[in-house]
Order: sequence, then structure tokens, then C-alpha cells
Amino acid sequence: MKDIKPYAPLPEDFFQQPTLLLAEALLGCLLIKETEEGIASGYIVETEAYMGPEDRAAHSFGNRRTKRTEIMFNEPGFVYTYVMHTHCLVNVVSGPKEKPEAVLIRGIEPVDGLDLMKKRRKMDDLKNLTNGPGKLTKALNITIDDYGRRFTSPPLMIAKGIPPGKVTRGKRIGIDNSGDARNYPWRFWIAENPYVSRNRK
DNA sequence: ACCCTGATCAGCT
DNA sequence: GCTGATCAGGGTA
Repeated sequence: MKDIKPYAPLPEDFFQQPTLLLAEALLGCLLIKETEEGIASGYIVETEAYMGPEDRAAHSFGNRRTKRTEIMFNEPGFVYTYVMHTHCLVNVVSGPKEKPEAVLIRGIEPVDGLDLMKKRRKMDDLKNLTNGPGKLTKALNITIDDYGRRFTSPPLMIAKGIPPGKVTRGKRIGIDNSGDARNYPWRFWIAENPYVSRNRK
């Protein structure tokens, strides 16, 4: 792998905006992971906001503070990874210090390192490589070891990407047992993008 | 549409 | 120390 341009991560103050705005602002940004195997990256096409103490669907509901949720109480821009069943999911810590909010990255559009992603996912189907929160972490090799890093420096970064075009919002996915919170329109995605995990409101 | 996999945490026992 | 629930994915039917 050669001739891949050095990436310029977004500055720390990019992350210092209200969580719902950040969730939308992340659409079109480039998510990059550097490893010894090479670089893989993709445009973020789908996100979900988790609003902390008042959000029944958030791990930090009621200010729940454990070893796992601790990172969310930090200032924004930290990496929050956690394991769901057999898959690792990646979140951007949001909200000011002591406000445990986060944005889940649910889908990306592959950009660099296509061969690497296919190898890691053991498949060739481009459309299915990164169209889900557990799929993209496997394709980029984002793991629990990334927990607590910052998105502003290697090996895991978020950089300027492309303008997202039309953005749609709707209910979040997979949080059926969360009372009223399940109906909040806190999922954002790029309209008509084929790498969104599900195209339903 | 069901079945399996299985890290982490809360709430028990 | 155990059990059920959780922000999935892949396989099989």
C-alpha cells in the first residue's frame, strides 16, 4: 500500500458541540484506522446520539458510572468502544466534562484500504463490508484496545471528508426496552446512501 | 424467522 | 458466583 495521503484529523473543538448537532456533523467525515497491516478508512454515513442521564437507552442512564462508562464523563472527542455479544462497537464521546453523552457510529462508506477490509471481513461484497456498527469495527480493526484514545491523533482518527448532502433522521435501532426513549429521532443518516445499515424511519 | 455466539454489568442468591 | 439483558452479525431455513 503506497501513495495514501497523510490524514489531517479534525481539531478538538470540532467535538465541542451539542451531541445532536455533533451526531449530524459527523456525517460525511472520514473515519480512519492505522495498523501495521495498513490504513483503512471510510466516510461516516450513519450515527446515533445517546443523551446520557436522561436517556434510558444510554449506558450512562441515571449517571451510571462503571469502568466501562467512565470515559463518557470526560470531555468530548474520546473513543468509547465496548463489546456487544461478539462484536465491538465504536462511539464518539460527546458533551462537556461530567456530561456522559456519546454518538454511536453505525455505518461508513469504504474509502481507503478496500483489500484490507475485505480480508478482515472475509468477504468481497463491498455493500456488506461496513454497513453496520459491528461490521465497520471489524473492517477497520477497531477494538476494545482503542477505548480511551482520542479521535484527534493516530491510530484512530476522524478527519474532514465530504459534504453529506441530504440528511434524514429517525428512531434509533435495537433499543426496544427503553420506554419513551425508543421513539426519540436521534438516528441520523445520509439519504439514499447504500452503506446505511437500515433505510427505514 | 429462528439459532448461536458471549463481554460486561446489575441485581440477585 | 450465577443469571438475564444488552446500541449484532452470520448462518441456516
